[in-house]
Amino acid sequence: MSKSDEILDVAEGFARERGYNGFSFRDIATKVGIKSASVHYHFPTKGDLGEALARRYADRFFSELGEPTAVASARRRFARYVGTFRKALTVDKKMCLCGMLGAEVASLPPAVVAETDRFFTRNIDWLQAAFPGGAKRTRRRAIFILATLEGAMVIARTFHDAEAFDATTAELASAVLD
Amino acid sequence: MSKSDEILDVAEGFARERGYNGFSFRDIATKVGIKSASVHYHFPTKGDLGEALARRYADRFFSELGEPTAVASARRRFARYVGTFRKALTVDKKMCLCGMLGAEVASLPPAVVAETDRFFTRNIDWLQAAFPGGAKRTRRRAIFILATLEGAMVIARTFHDAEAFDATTAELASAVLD
DNA sequence: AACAACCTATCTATTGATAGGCAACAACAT
DNA sequence: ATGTTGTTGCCTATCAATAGATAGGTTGTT
Repeated sequence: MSKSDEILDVAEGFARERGYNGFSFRDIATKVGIKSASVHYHFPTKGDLGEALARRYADRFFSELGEPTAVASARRRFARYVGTFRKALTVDKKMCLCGMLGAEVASLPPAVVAETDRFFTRNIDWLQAAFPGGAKRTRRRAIFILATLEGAMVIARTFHDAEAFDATTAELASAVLD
Repeated sequence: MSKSDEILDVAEGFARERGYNGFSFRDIATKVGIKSASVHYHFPTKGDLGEALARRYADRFFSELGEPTAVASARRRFARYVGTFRKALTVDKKMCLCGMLGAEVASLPPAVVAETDRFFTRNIDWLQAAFPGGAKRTRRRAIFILATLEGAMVIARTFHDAEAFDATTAELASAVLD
């Protein structure tokens, strides 16, 4: 794995755990085993790093998610979507990167905000394609699902209890699918 | 208003805008018009400040919310609950303090985590009292509502669009009330 | 006298960022 | 094959700014 990818991996871990303002170039460098100046070589400013972080996270997220039409039933599309978030919470044991960045949005460099915005927009597009219907209602429902999952991660992490996430998605399922 | 309250007001504004790691004692001092050492006089450590911040925020929140049984119908209780969050978003134009802290939970002093946890617990208690029913299902629904509103604030702020919040709560209303 | 509520001055550690050096390697001309 | 040049990827060393925090002084009130 390239040093650049190692840096992104470590930085993503910190960002999803502590937030954009909760880690430094030195934190990353120490964990990767290089010097902070070398991190600046790959990502000149923290904004550049944050931007790359959010873009890579989004690309990986949607790659893992697959096409909304890849599975046939609404029920299974929902399960797949929820599962992608759940894995981020229970396997990585961390926040959704863009959920974290969304909370901090007012203190982020513009490029990072743009990538965060784009992640959410792509989520809404995916959900609209997965659960079609009347345009306006479909969009509302998409935002609803996205918001609920991001919020569920915050609550579950504060309680150190993935059950809070599952409780939320169970309720969400009956709201959206029935 | 006491200097201590002024400090809390300013600090709350910063925390809800930038997160716990996004402001300093000097930021507060400058805006209040005193020196950073004077902020330390009132709140020795940043943890003390954060703890006071979260506790005051929670107390004000529930004072504004009133008792869950103060209004008779489930529909009006829901409207009151949602309205309290909506005001935080549209009047203050900021995140819910504890929603922000919940995202950052892994990088906060223990006392701040405890207060954040307590805010969420009190919310769930309020919601369970407001929308009674079978114990387990009631709790699930309470977590669901709380998570959805916190998430809706994150999305709405990233999009700079309160309509995203309203879209979410409209969907949530029909999920919970119908 | 005692206390509260500020202040000045200062500390050490850390922040994001830059300048310039050095070794490894590839491309290319001789 | 040999030397030259350029690029990549790291390094050391350093910067000014800022972080949270402390010691101790001043002022005003009780």
